[in-house]
Amino acid sequence: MFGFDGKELKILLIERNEEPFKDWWALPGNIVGPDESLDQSASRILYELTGLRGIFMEQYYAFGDPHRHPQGRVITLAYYALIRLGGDKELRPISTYAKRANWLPITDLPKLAFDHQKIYDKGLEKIKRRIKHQPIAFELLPEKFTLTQLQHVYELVLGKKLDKRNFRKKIVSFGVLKELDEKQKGVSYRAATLYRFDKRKYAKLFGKEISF
Amino acid sequence: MFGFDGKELKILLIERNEEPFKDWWALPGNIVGPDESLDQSASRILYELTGLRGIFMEQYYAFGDPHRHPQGRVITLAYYALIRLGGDKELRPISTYAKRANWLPITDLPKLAFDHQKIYDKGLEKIKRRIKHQPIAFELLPEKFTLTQLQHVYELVLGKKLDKRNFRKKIVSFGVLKELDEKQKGVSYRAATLYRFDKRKYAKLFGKEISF
DNA sequence: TCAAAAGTGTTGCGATTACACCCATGA
DNA sequence: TCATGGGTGTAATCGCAACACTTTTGA
Repeated sequence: MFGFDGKELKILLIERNEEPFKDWWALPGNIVGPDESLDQSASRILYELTGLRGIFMEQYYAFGDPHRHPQGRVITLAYYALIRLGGDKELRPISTYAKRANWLPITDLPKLAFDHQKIYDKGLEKIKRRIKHQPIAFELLPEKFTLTQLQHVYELVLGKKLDKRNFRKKIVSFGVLKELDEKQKGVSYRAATLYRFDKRKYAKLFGKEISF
Repeated sequence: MFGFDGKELKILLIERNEEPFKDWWALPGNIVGPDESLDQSASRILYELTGLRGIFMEQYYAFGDPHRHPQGRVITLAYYALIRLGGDKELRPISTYAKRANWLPITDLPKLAFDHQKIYDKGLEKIKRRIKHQPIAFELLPEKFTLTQLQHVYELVLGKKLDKRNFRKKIVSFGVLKELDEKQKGVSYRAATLYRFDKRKYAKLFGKEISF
């Protein structure tokens, strides 16, 4: 679960309460129910941990080394999720099977239990590729956002600085943003125009390649 | 399993011998062994069906709808494989659990059992994306090949015609092909120069984006 | 000599990059 | 009035697409 709070990209980690890897940080996960699809299962597990529904998720890889769990065979079907943090609704876990859960910035992650570092790496890699061709950045932003915020998301995910003017020209040229009549509020500098992602216009582009 | 025989792109299908979907064509598959990694399992299953080892394979998606198999829960971890067909070594199945297995051209596929059409579609889609950025086309060709053969592979996978001059310019400009001193033999027209994929040069490009 | 595919360059256009200054706002 | 980020245009370069004819070979 990747979250963006307006400043940093973070992931949700849980501190394990049991052996093996007791007291280590780990990626959240759980067991697929007997009557769930994999997508449903991922949504349920996310919901139990955050209280959130309707979150964007995508399956990206299955990890199945026979020795990845010391106590027996576990195959993990990995999903990433993209979440707007720090908005109106705060996260309220429905259940936790761990000591605690914490959003930690990806720039400063602890050692992870099992092969979770590998799972995380592959997930981030997937998002990097996806964000260049699919409008997933908006999943990390509030419904109304400024172009600078959007650029910030791209920079954090891709791990590099982008040119402001070129970014704006390009992203606007895709024609999937709707400029609002509204301005940013509560900032002590010139207020930026707010934009909204226009799903209709995006749907019309279907089949065409967007490339960043 | 995608195969290329110099003319067509084909996939290996098996004709089922058991209910459900008796007599239907299905994608080959089998059960992950208790002590295998997923990659090992995929390689083994391919080997049992074709007698081939060292084939390029990549995992691409997990299918887990609870009702996809009428008799109980089955989660399929899908891999695609890329195979050069009709070369020196003929395929000799080590075992078959089906009536028969056949390479059928993807332009004319029968109805497939279970949700295998979906699995196939997603696999082809993955290959289409991959071939634009990774040198996987060479897995479908003999070690020495002509540029026209290479172009042919791209056209079949992408499902569209490409311009000969532009294709050659671009593919040569990547600098991952080694031009050999050898020419095609046994053709009744001007013999084409043979090329080889140069893994070393490709390794040096690492990190750089190739884009088709 | 015919058929079949090999091989080869140029031009126009659109996209991408690099780059710097003034503007609006609240503190 | 100062600090902070908002907002804007142009020129040079690069990459991509479109396009047709000559060459080689074996039958």
